[in-house]
Amino acid sequence: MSAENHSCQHCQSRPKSLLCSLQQNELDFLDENKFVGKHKPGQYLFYAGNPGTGIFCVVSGTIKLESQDETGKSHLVQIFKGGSLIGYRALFSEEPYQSSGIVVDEAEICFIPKAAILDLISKNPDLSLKFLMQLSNDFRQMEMRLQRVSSHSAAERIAEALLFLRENFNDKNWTRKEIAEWASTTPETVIRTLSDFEGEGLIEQKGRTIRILNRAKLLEKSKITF
Amino acid sequence: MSAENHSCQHCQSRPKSLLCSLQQNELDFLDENKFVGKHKPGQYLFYAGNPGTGIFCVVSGTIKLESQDETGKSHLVQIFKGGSLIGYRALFSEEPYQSSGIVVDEAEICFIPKAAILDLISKNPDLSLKFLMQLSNDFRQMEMRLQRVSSHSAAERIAEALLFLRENFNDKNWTRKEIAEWASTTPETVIRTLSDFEGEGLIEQKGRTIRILNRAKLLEKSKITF
DNA sequence: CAAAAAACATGACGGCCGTCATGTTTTGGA
DNA sequence: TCCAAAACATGACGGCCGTCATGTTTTTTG
Repeated sequence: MSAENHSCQHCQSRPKSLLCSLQQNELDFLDENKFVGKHKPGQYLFYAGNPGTGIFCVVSGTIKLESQDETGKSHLVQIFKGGSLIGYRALFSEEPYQSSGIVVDEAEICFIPKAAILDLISKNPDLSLKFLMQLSNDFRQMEMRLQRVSSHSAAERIAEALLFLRENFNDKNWTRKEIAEWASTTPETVIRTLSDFEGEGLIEQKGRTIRILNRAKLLEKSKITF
Repeated sequence: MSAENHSCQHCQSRPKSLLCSLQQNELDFLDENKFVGKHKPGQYLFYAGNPGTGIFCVVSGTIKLESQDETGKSHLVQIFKGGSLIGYRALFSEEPYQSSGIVVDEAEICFIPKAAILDLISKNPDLSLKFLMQLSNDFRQMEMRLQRVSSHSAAERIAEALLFLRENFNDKNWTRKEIAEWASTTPETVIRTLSDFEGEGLIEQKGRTIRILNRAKLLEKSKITF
């Protein structure tokens, strides 16, 4: 632990981050103000309903943004990995968190207090443009998901979920429940559909692990157009 | 027409706009760079797939943002009225428009070219913060819609659509098809559900016009929690 | 390592709601 | 004003998929 270097400059995820192009003095400023922490699966970074007090900068690991409807059913809103920033929306909108941030795979995360990040932005207009770009892309993702859930079948959405989760989070064994929460369906439907896919030779299931055998066919089935 | 004053300073919708707090010299700059236009219902402001060349500032009227899935089915993404800005996402993300902007009710709209608005933002950091807030709120709206469509019944979503469309666009007679596109369902289901609502005394239909008789009950039925 | 908990799996049932078809009413433009 | 087009309306049908129930397997934890 003591041998690890926690400076932003040497952060393994900096090249993938919005903060990749900061100057040396800005990185130093972050180093002085951030809080580094390791987090275990299941741990909550923040809870829906609480006010935002800063942003989380993911160094490594996987985090999910989960919200619950009034019946208690969970929905997977977004998933983050190394290089992602989390919690900037609550910061900018001055509204409480809409969803909870939950650690999925052991994660190392830096917390940057609200004042520090706002200070940084105020002195670096380029940074706010990057956040604007990020938010615009976030919105587009949600727009596409909304369209999918209202016009694609459960099987199509599950095919898409398999590809998305595998593509972006290769190492993680997602549960049927998590796949369902991403695809806006139920664990039972996921299980049945995975059996179908296996019967068609698209995937292979071994316990919890899903191996994709025919990516092209699965992509076709997902009705995703790039 | 010639008697109308098109200066931003006297714009009827400026108090409701993101641009409300601009300085006089900034307003003058907009006046010099903007293009004012009147638009009839059905007219396209821009088409999905085209690159963004600026933003649209709604003075009056109603605009809808509509996208189509691969089967040709339309989805209502957002609706705008006086004071709204349209098209900033394509500007910030450098991606083509994801949806088309279509005039619903006769509208007066100013077009601000990309270079002008970016110039304004670069000289006014406060403005980018306002866009960040706007985008954060946009995202939250989509997040809530996604959750609704995956856990609420068609009737619940239609009740919500009635309230939303009436609340925000009081003067407009929305068609059953538009209500369906907002509620992520079909015109037939909307028609049947409206009959049910009428039977329950929640609304009254007279031709195309829908009068809300029992707002409280409708709100309860929509399962919306404020 | 054993017990408990979580995840996986399968079957049965049924209702919501999308689709198609057909007819009526309303709207809007020449 | 009249006609075509769009919107509204209603019925029948059926399949998707959510729900519940029950049992097995895997994973976690003390």
